[in-house]
Amino acid sequence: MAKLVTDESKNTRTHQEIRAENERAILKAAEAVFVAHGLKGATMQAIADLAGIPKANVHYYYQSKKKLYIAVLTSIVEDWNTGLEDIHEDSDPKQSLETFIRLKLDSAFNHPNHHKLFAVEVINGAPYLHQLMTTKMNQWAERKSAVIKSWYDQGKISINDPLQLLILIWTTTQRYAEFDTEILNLFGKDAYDDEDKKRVAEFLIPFILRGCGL
Amino acid sequence: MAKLVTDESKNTRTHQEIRAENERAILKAAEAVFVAHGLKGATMQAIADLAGIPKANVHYYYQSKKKLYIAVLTSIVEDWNTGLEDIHEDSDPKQSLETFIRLKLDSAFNHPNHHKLFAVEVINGAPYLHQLMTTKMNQWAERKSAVIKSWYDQGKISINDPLQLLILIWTTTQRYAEFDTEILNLFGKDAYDDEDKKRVAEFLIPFILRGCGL
DNA sequence: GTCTATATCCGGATAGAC
DNA sequence: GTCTATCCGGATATAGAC
Repeated sequence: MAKLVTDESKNTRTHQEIRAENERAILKAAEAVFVAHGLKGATMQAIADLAGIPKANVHYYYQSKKKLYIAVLTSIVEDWNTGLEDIHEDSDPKQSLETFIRLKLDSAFNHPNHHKLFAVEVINGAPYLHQLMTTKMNQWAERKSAVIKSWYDQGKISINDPLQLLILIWTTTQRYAEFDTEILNLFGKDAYDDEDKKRVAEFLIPFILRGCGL
Repeated sequence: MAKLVTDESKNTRTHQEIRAENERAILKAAEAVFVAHGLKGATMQAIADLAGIPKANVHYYYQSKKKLYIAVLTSIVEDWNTGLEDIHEDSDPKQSLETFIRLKLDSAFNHPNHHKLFAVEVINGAPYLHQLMTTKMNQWAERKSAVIKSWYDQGKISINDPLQLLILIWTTTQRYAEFDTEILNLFGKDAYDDEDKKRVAEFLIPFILRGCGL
């Protein structure tokens, strides 16, 4: 009896684990294939092959290519608006901004595919993202803008257009992910090494702080 | 006799005009459809419809979708590396950079589709652009880097990583084209008006100049 | 849950009449 | 040069055996 229960729960657990594992593998593979070929250009076969799973099973887990695509987007966007979380009117702008920039750079260097997928989606007019996150992002930007604005009012910073500062920081950091091919080419490298990452941070942070009059 | 010649040349000219006109219409339509749906996602039917031309005729002028895509890319890349043309060791950095930024912003606001197409192409690893322009771009960047470096050596500017400065200027200006949907959303607008363009320039130029220590 | 075989559709490209 | 009708490959999605 006890044995039976143990077996059952073990089977169930194994089952769930297999499912979770397969879903993870598919999502990861899909991410890469979507980045490389776009939504239409990606084939379920290529995704299945890369995940090491039969094509039919990919359809079993995610019913259609569109649903799979949206699942990928969703998983990416979840940790999107992190950073700059705990800043207030009385935070130190210099410290806050530096932390934020470092966070964004880490994200760019660690998950280039996420940023690429996101960028292409936005460039194409964000047909799938729009309902998913536009309002959330607007609210986030507005809250942060308000804080930066208050810094300005206190004379802590010489930027009175916070929105554009946010855009600039997003852009300059994410670019190292989106355009990695091109930038690595200019750097004469095959991949970013620690030196490169350090070099980027050491250029970008003082530059932006100076731009802010800090 | 004179009449005949006139007629002939008139016919010929009309013919050529029709061809030129059709090619232009197709290129323009293709640009829009490729931007909205990507290379694979774009259909020849959609391009033909937008151009107001039967699908078979699109194939008549450009034999395949790939050739059409490359034609579009080529037409875009031609005026790409303009700007910052006439700068030398003894130019004024402040003046040169401001001019360059304004040029890039004009380009971004006037030809957003060009920048979007270019960006997607680069994000996807630039499969078609690479042979077309990588070396040209590297050489351009290297020449300009040398000039900026000489400004640094003369103490005119406090940037000693010229490549990253160039990347930053490219990025921050082009972004207003690539992400126009998102940015307009943040601005609460449907399209950039002259106010917006002015606002962007008046944020970006002083910011970057301050960043350069100018 | 897994996987093979297949139905079904869509889109690029062409043939051939005008 | 223009346009209709059609071919055909390739990809999504599913049916159904295991």
